[in-house]
Amino acid sequence: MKAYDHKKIEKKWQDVWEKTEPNKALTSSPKKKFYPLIEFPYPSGTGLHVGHIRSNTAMDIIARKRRMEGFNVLYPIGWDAFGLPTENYAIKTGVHPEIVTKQNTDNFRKQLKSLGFSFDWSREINTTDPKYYKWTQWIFLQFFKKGLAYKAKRPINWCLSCKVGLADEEVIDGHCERCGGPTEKREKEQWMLAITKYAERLDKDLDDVNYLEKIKIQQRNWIGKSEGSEIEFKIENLREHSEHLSSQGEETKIKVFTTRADTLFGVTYLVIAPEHELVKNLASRVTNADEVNKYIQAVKKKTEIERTDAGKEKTGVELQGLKAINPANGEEIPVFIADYVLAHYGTGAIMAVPAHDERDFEFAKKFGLSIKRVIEPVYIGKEEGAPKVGEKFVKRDAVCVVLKNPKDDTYLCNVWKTSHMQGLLTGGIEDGEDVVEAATREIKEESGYRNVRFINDPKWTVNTFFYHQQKKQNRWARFRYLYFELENEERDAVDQVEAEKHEFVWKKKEELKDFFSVFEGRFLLNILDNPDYCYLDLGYLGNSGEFDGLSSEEAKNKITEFVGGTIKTTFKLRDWVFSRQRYWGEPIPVIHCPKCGYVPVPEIELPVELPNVENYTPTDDGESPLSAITEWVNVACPACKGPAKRETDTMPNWAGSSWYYLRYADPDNSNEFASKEALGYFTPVDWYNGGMEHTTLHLLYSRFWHKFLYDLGLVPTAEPYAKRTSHGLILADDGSKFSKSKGNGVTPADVIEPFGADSVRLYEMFMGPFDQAVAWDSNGIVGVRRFVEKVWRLQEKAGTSGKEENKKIKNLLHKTLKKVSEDIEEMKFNTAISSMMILVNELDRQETIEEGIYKTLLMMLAPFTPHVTEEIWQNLGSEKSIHLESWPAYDPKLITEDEVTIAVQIDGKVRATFTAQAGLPQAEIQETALGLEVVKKWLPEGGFTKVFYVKDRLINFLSK
RNA sequence: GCCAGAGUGAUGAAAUGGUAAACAUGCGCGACUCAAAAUCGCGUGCCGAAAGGUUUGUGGGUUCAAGUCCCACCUCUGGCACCA
Repeated sequence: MKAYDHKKIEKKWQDVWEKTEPNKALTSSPKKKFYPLIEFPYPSGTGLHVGHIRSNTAMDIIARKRRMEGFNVLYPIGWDAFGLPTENYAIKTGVHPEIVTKQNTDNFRKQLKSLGFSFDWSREINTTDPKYYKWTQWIFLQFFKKGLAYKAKRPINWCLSCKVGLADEEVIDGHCERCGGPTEKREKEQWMLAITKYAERLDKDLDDVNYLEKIKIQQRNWIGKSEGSEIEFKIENLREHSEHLSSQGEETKIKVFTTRADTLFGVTYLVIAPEHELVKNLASRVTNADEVNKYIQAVKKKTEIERTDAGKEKTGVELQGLKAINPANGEEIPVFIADYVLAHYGTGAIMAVPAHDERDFEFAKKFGLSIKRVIEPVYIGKEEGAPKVGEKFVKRDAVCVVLKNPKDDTYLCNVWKTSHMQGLLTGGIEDGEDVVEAATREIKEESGYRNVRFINDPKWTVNTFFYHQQKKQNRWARFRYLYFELENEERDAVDQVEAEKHEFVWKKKEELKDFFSVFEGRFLLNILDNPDYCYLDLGYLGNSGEFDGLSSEEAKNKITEFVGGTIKTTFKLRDWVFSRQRYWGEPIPVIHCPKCGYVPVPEIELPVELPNVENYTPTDDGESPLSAITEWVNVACPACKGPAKRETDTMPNWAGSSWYYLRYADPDNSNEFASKEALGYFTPVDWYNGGMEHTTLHLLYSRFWHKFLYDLGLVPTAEPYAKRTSHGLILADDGSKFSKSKGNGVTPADVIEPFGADSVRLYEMFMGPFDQAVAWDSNGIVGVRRFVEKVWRLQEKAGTSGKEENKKIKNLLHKTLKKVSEDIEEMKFNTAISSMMILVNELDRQETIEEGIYKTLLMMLAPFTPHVTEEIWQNLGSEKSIHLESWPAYDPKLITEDEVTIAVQIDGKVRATFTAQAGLPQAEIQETALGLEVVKKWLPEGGFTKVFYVKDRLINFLSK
């Protein structure tokens, strides 16, 4: 037998596959389709990353398994090739980005092919190909025609040293991604896409897709749906002031958004964002206009870093001469502008409730504004519902009693449980006392028990329970929960309570379930009087007129109705800034005519191709380099034929990737982005794997585009991806992220060369759980390489005919088959591989191996290591490719064990094990177990009180 | 601060509530060899000569039985962050 020569074998089969194109998906096929997708790579100059290999291999294994299962699989590949690094390279070297892109994609293609991925190369796409971006532009025009693409003045990030407009993603902590210099916000007209119009559906439709839960959660957080109320406040001039300005006595209204309409009676001032339009109107009516304008200017000057600094103090200015009227109670309250209120969220103005909102609280403390408490943690208006002194109640499975402290009229709860008792320390610790002493004293005083004694065991003494940490502002009181034991006669009493406890738990659990929260609320009342305390949770209303006693939830609706407000849903999601003042992107196909406004380029003229420029650097005024090409910019208006100018902004690199999965269905279509038939057959994507870093941008953007196309009747499904999973990052061997500057990366070629693509693929699947980050460890690859060699060497033992059936091996084979089949579906590749290793180790110990068994092993291994399995397959004399074989099914009859190991436990400790025939009844197992010497030793006289038997697994005897 | 996830040998890691550490790396010993590599075999959580004890971030709880379930705390990673 020849030695395993991975270079020769891999080259050989890659050449064969290049010619035979075995992975071409058929556009029409009677077979069921399967569409797995990876995020198409950005062809960077540094080449393929080991991270690409990890996610590509995972989906490759799934794609290959599906083919063997009889599916018509579309596993496509392409290039997301617009983007900054290529453009920056062009700026530096003057080489056209198109040429750079060509070089990079050639390099990537070669590297991907060297790993044996089963991509359908005939459908390769490239976002920078005019034939492709024609349709990106076309889709943009559909947005434009529906009014979902619009121009608006928006602040953009401006790098002071590069003199370049940057996207949000290109700014890291207020600094330019390229040069590291500081950035600031500048106002600029930008193209926007109205993704917020789809916010509701983007949120709701997550219910219908099979995404990993954490992906759904992140998307939901990003969309930030929140339900609340909009309420109007009248703004009036102060009396003495309005006499002065009699003509300006008109009434203005400020609309605020709040999720806590229940706190309306606690509003003690209003705040408007400094950028709010209303501020300009009001400015003429205030008596301190100078001060106000100064503040507004100061806010504008702040950089992004200063404004978002977490720990910074609140600032603001009162609009003097004005008062707002609280619609709930008619009170006059002051109006402020402050930059802690965001102009773009809600209505840009808030009602401030310092007693129940931390930010308002902080602001009110600083400016000496009044703080009015209107939410109580417990309903204290009437007696029913509130716990009475001495009353018992149940929290989870413990019994509590409300006690009264005569000293300060506070409440105390004791919890009885088994033989010890837990209590809340309410009175604090006196000088010189330790916690235990203080608790002992308190429990004695409060409970009336005389013989309270703490168990003198570090395990039992002080335990934190109700331990609201002292926060920065020293806002929370601190409690400790203690365990202690009672002396004899009192323990009897406790035991009685214990008995009652079970009764409570089982009989009254339902009716008593809220009781503890009520108690907890009572307790909190004590610290509410603390001037440094701010209560944020829901509760019951007080100080709120006719609404007193209502729960927060009820009150939200009732109060909103009472003041004529409306229930409203808001989202954190903002419209998508869609222009870049850059060269290397899709030109936005719009013409600006002085007469007709923005006119779309007629569809027949698409694509609007990128013209050649001399210099790729953005201009000094932040315009795209395209703006310098006058012959390209100046065109006739498509509508009036008058002189007009092309839009010189380009699209962000998210544009081409928002719909690429649709193009794969029909990549060469020049009449439409993809035919209805092709889309109807292939979409939606069945399984999309990608990085978590794209959850809130790419994934959300492409769902938005897809829904828009769906509304136009152009795609058959409401969601683009039926299933989404994510892979973990590959970290450098020191656990840090790979980075070019550190030079701690691993170049794929460096490991493929010595170990082979099959081993590299296998290693990346074996190195750890697929969804977790793992550090690269070049030593680890040695193990899988040895495994591959072992599989190779088994050829020698295989094929011996006339061997008697080895039942044990068959059993192991089918168990492995089951495990591998199931693990692949759950992306548990590491355990799938380990189970194959176990099988191979066992086979290696055999003198000879049945060929059928060896072949089955090769088939289940084929998706992982396509080259070596194909080579062995051929060596065994098969004409047909192993990848065209059917995925082997396991036989459920063959995976049952006939012999099992029974563990014998005594009091839960394993004392012995023995093998027995599977499926024996308890009596027989018990007899065998009791006959063991070791068991006799641990169970003298064979005495045991109870026995537990888990079939075919263990038997547990309880002594005593 | 909020949301999510994770803490297990020297290392990457396994483990439907049922014998913790499978599989792999590393290390030690042995076989083969003039020798080395490769390969194969044995061993390898900790304490202990052994019997045995002990071990899954910490402290409790539930259970015949907890890495796994419940409560509290600590630490780390990722995301969001003045979102009213």
